[in-house]
Amino acid sequence: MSARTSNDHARDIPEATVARLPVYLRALITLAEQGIETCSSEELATAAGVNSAKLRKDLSYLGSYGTRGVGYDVEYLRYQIAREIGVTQDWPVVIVGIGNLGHALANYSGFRSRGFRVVALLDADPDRHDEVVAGVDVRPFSELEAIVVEHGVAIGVIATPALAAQDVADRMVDAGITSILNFAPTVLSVPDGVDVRKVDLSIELQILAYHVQRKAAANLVQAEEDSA
Amino acid sequence: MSARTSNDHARDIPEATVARLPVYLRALITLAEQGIETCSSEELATAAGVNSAKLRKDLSYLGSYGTRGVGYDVEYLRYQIAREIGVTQDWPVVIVGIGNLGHALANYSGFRSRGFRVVALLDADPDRHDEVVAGVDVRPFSELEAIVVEHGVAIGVIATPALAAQDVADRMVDAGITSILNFAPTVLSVPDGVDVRKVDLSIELQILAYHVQRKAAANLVQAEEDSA
DNA sequence: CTCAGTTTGTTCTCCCGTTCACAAACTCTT
DNA sequence: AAGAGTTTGTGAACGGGAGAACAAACTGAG
Repeated sequence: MSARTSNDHARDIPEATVARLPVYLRALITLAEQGIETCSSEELATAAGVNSAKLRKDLSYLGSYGTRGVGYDVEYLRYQIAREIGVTQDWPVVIVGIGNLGHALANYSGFRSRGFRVVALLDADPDRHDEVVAGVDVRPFSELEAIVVEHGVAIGVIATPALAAQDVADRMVDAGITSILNFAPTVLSVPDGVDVRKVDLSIELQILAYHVQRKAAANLVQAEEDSA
Repeated sequence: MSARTSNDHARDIPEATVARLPVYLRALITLAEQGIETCSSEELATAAGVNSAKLRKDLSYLGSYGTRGVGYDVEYLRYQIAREIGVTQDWPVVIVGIGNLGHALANYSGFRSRGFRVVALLDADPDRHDEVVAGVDVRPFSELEAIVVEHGVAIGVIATPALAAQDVADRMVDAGITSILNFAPTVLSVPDGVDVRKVDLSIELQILAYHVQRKAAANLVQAEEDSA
């Protein structure tokens, strides 16, 4: 196993870099669609909305895929990033909670096009069972374990009300899911080794509200100073 | 104006802290609903899913609202954080793009309960106009300026397809909106002074996928070492 | 009043991430 | 072939946030 560090790249890509790789990937796909075959770090950085130095440093964690004096081959870099993230393969996903948000997620085309396949929609409400959303049957939540095992699901999405979310998460973990994307407005507690990412709409709005208020206060002070 | 720094708190709350304040606020609301009147930093930190030292440091940016040897008064701290974020007042919001996601957002109760009021739903598609979603009429996108001015809207939500998002953002900025929550999978460019927060579902999934892949690779290596 | 026990607010240190700046490496022209 | 012009990859400096640890400040018992 001593050969691993020399053969493989060092496997400690910083979290901040991991979070940006999908952005670079999307930018590269857009460039490729425009027929662009080569780009500099400056161009790609602009397309991704980041600093070019940061982009180069991020890419350097993956390896040395550019050519000095030339730039990056769009297709090649696109493949390398996709491979690094793992989106060259197919990821089965279950969504629990088929309310408004669950519907929106099930119908979201961005999942399928990035290699994520919704294999099941689960809901505790019997009235929703056998409804078909985005071509997938809604099944009882009790079938979670069976579906996870059958399809080898590693990623679960929680789109339930806040009160149900922790129970759902517990069941997911028991079933063998190791990564959870949580849209419910609650803090989940999970064992070590399970990743949780949360998307919280009202928190995002509150952060914006804080900044609006700040800007308003700053303007007020400015006006007072002007009149003084 | 020299009295301002002594009277006011220092107005440079770190961004990381601002992002956590809404989480603390939610935890406090939950505690209050349970009839709990006082809590220690340790208890609140657990409820919010953070380290207690970090919580105390975060709160110290707002002022000194606790009592040593006792803890925090839940109601009082709740109010202070709400005031600091600005959610004691009412924030009018416009949502542009009434697809699946737009519907889900319009119906999301977490907005209204946090002081965010959806004053308009806008869509470019004439077929959707005069549809009523969550009690609000869907109006033509062209009415954006008028609505922003009429209601004093400072926050806009973009839930359109990626291709339309930049145009929508430009129009929002022209109309006077200074904060944008973007759900479209694209990088927005806006002038200085305009805040953009993005929520990108497929990026979140890709980040999870990376970690799943990493864990799988680590397990593989472990198995090899065990068999050696 | 005093002392033991508790909990906050803050200082200090460490670490991660960002950015600058430049050497290394490539292309292209002459 | 050599030199001018580009662009990458990375070493080093810098800034901000996380966490440990402790002094300050409160409560309550005796």
